[in-house]
Amino acid sequence: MKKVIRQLISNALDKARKSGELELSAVPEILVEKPKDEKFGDFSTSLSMMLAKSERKKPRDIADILCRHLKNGESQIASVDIAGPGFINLKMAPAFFLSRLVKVAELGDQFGSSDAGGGKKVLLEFVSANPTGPLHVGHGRGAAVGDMLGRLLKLAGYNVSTEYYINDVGNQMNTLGRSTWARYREILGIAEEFSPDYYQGEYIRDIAREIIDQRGKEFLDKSEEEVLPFFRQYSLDSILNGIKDDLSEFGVEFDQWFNEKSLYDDQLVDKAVNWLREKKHVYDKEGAVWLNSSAFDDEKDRVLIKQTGEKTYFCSDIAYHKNKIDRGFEWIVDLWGADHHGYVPRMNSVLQAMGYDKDVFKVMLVQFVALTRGGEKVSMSTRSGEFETLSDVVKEVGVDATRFFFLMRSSDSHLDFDLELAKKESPENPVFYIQYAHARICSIFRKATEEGLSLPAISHIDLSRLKDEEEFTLIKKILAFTEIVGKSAELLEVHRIAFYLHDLVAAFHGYYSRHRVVSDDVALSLARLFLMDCLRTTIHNGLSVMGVSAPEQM
RNA sequence: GCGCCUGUAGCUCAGUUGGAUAGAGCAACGGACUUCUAAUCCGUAGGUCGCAGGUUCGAAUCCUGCCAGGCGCGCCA
Repeated sequence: MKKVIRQLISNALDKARKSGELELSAVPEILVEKPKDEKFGDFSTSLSMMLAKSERKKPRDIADILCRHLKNGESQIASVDIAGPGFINLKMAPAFFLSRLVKVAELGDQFGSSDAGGGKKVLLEFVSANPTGPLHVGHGRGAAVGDMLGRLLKLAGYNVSTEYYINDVGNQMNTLGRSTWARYREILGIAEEFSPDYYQGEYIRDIAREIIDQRGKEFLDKSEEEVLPFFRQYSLDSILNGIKDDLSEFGVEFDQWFNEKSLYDDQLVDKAVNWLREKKHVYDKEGAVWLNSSAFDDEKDRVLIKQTGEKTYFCSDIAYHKNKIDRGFEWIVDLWGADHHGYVPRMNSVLQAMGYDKDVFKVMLVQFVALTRGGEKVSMSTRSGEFETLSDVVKEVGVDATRFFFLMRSSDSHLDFDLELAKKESPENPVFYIQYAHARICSIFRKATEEGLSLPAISHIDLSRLKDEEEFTLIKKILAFTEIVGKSAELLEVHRIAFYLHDLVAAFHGYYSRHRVVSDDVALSLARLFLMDCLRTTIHNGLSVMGVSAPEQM
């Protein structure tokens, strides 16, 4: 919508240039904004202030000239005012908004989409929780935010691919296998001390029981070396399948699952290290191999290959991110839990060492979730195994409320998640407020059908019957959706959509209580039904990008 | 000690990247159902934007220093 306004202003500039009133040797970017207060108009621009210097004219004089050309022969503009030092405030004609509203209905499910992203190839990596235990609520927030970001970026015209990185290499896999092996023996009657280094959760026992069900006691007499590969692999598969099930249940699907192991199988880790060595960013010291990350963002250099010859997690991460670039992605976005923020500078350093532009790589941190139940903190500790799993929360609260709660706050703000509140089907719970609006509109359409009214082709609807100020408030809010989506995608800020929807829906509820849509006046009813249809589409698409359902009845 | 995030109404949070009188929801109080869903609406009250300086026509927003909370500072993953 702002694009159209920019075009109008640009036309006015052309006219002013042709008439010789303005020189316009260099025209700055035309910034169009929405005034905070509606009484200033629908759009405003500070262009005349920006031009004042190069034109050597007073801002107000420039504004005068532009005003004249804006008004001249332009029926879409209702009025143009100059305010303050030289702000140009535009008020648009009703027809301007109505003609755009028609497009909302035409676009349907696609309303909100744009080419803001210009088809940029984005790799969005999120969750990537270690496959050593089930997902907890913290992962859940990352999953919800990442999944929504994926949808948002797609809608805003980015070519996005989502990926889960599986850390299936290293000591933790051995520890996992040993944990299951120990539980296996324990269940079969061999009492030994269960090491505090092992994974303590009850799910390890579940896996051990599965193995007993399927294979019986066949491993019991063998040595740990013999059985470990099996226990390691079985536990990994079992946990990973659980994670996949949990995510699927939560409405989160990935385009790719990427195994860390494949980096080693394909020699990519060695290649990446050698490549950086050739670039003089890798050196040997004290029997280890180091990256000179301190030459970039990092506070010190980091070890890639330990004295023991083992590679660090960081080392394969380098290969992984090089691989992302080699796959042709132009923007690499990682979503990490806030507890990993100390890792950001060294990863930034890696991409700089590789010689890539700073803004191809972006780490987005998702802050912690504090789970409460009726005001009381629910403890979370992976060690003790007493953590609240994502699956438990989803079972208790439902997918819609869980996702909405994860998505309604800025990601870099700590989240208080009250299970009791999320469960409530009452107005205190914001997700119901929005879903209810959708159901309410559907109910209006059911009523209309009862009265024998259904929406005809747009040519049979007289939209000029929409005259009420509240109706135009609604229309303007609907039309803002596409820009909100684009902005949220660009800034990677998912919470804007939840706030937008709440605001949109509040306007609807107010309208609903003061106006009847279906009345004896058939022409007016049809015009209002059309507006309601566009509103329903907007709410539906907004909830859809959040991965939250839009019920037709509640 | 160093680094990152946060600090805005009693509570939970927005605040369009420096703009016009700082906004929502919940909680509190008072109203509104003979009507398309009252899971709603309308109104009242609630503020030293953590504190102190600075930058300028203008600061919740930018800079500096403190204070408080969270998280992190491995040849772990």
